[in-house]
Amino acid sequence: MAGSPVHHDVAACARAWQTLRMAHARVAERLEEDLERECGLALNEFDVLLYLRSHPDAETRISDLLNAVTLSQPALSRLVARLEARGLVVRSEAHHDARATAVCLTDAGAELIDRAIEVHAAAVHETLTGKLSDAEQAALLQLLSQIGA
Amino acid sequence: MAGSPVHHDVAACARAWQTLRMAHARVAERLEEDLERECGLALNEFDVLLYLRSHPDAETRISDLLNAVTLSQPALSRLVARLEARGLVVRSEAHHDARATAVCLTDAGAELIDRAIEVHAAAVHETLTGKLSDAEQAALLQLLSQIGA
DNA sequence: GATATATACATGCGCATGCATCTATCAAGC
DNA sequence: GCTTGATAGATGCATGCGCATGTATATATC
Repeated sequence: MAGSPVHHDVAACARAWQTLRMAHARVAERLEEDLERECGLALNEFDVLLYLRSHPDAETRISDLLNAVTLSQPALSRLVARLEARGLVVRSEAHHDARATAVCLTDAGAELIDRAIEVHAAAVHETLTGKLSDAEQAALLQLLSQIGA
Repeated sequence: MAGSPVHHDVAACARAWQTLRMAHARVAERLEEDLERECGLALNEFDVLLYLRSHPDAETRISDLLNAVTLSQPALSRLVARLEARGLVVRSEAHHDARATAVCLTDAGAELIDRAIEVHAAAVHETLTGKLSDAEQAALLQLLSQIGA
């Protein structure tokens, strides 16, 4: 402790981060397992389909999806290509911009994401919300929001 | 809400998970950036070096490290190989088991992890613990522990 | 309206990961 | 001592990612 110029309690920092990491990992692992097993979807794929499901009327472009996913643009391009190859979405030219690509859910994609939403909620409930009272949930959300803000 | 057999408030589940995910992402992103930039280390590599630093006397085997990292055994084998190629650790035969590989920090590795620990703590402090009062930190840890348990 | 720059997306490439499998060694049972 | 099964770790292979770059289109400047 002596030599270093600043030291905001290294041990406390490590502990806080480990705890957050562990909690996140628990939920994420279960969620990814369930989505993969039940729907053959990765988390990022789920996010993309969910975004499309939530914006049924708007013309969704790759760049719109980019805001909904923590992913690089090339990675997103390929992800959409994979979804298209599976028949879950279709790509087409955007209306007023020939550079852009419009992405649209197919019927099969809509069906799948609806099932996936149920799977998602069940997994989150069992690993996260189900372990906390309503008051605890509210408190946790409040605290996490301060960090994520 | 009507048709589905069970429904533990899909919206609340989604919100809770998104918040946890966002908070985790904020900290992780910053942490990964700093460790990479300052020390050239990925998070998993940091974890391995930290474990070795924390167990200086014991003979550490690949299988021991496996418990300290969220990584498959093959991935860990390769990670250790990369660290060895960079001169941060050395692999040698374990004492009483010719199947096992003992992994040991080099001086360069020890120096690097010591710097990395500082970087780590600073990043976590700025993105996590620094944003909360002591009481809030305690409350957060308590809640997250319930999830991670 | 021709040139220059910015934007939207796709592709080449290298890297880290996981799964399945392989090799080498240990431990038991006979 | 030899066979059988378990264990430690390494390697082949396929997948998804990010970075750098390429191509096509749009927009701004002259």
